[in-house]
Amino acid sequence: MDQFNWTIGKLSDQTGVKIETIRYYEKIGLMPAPPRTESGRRLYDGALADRLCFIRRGRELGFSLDDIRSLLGLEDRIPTCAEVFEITSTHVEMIRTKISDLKKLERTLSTVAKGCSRNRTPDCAIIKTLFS
Amino acid sequence: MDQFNWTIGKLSDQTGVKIETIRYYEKIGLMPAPPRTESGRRLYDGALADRLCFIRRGRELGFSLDDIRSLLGLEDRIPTCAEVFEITSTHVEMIRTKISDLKKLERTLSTVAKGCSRNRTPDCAIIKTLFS
DNA sequence: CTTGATCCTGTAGCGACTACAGAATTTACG
DNA sequence: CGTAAATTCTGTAGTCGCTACAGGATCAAG
Repeated sequence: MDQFNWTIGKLSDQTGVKIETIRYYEKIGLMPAPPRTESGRRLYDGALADRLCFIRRGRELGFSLDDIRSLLGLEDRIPTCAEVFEITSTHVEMIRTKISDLKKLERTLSTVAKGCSRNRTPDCAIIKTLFS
Repeated sequence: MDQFNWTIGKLSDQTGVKIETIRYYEKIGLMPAPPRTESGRRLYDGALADRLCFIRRGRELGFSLDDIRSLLGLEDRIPTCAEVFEITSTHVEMIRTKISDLKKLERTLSTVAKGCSRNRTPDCAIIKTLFS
């Protein structure tokens, strides 16, 4: 079962990662160049599928491809557990900052929108706020 | 005071929008092409400064440049108040969705990170989660 | 044997800028 | 007045993480 007998299409179906994206990951070095058939088609095995899932999960959790590169140990060496924790907590910190920024935005925009009369004139309180 | 006597640098300082960004806004049609000096340097007046501030405020509130284009009435016609409200509330909805997505992420990542021993081995619970 | 599905490479596009290079001009200082 | 530094100009390429082609080759099913 760990033989190279999946085409890129099957790998894509299995993992939910689009074909173009898989090729893109190969191009930027996140996925290794797999063996090919005589005619040049890529062939994948279970280990490569696992790796692709890892990348997908990382992306779902909002890690950048550079983060994932580090987590995979592609930079210089395999990261220690402490280093992994560091990457993760920096990322969580970024997410928290983003959440609080967006909350501020939401509050401001909700307030601004409340002043709007929603009629058919171009005389709009929202526009006025943006201009002042 | 509404004469064209600000250079792009002064406009940039006044509004906090970088010079390159101002030129970019002109290129994509968000800012009109201003008059120039004999030697070809751009000259701005108060109205153009107001417009640039409008764009900056819109960006600060997270509107896309396309949203701002509509709000400015550059598409086909000047939007009614109701249309402005529509753009704004769609935007608020997007922000709320983003916030809830990020909160989910944060919860997941925090949980994942708790399992980490933070030591010097590469045997990491976070990595294991990403692989499973 | 043909048709349609899949695959290949390579390039260009998205959004919203940012960062140069290399030239011209303007301003400030001595 | 001369020169050096600051500012501006155009144009192009890079960022991130893909996505969407074009144009061709190959494979599988009926």
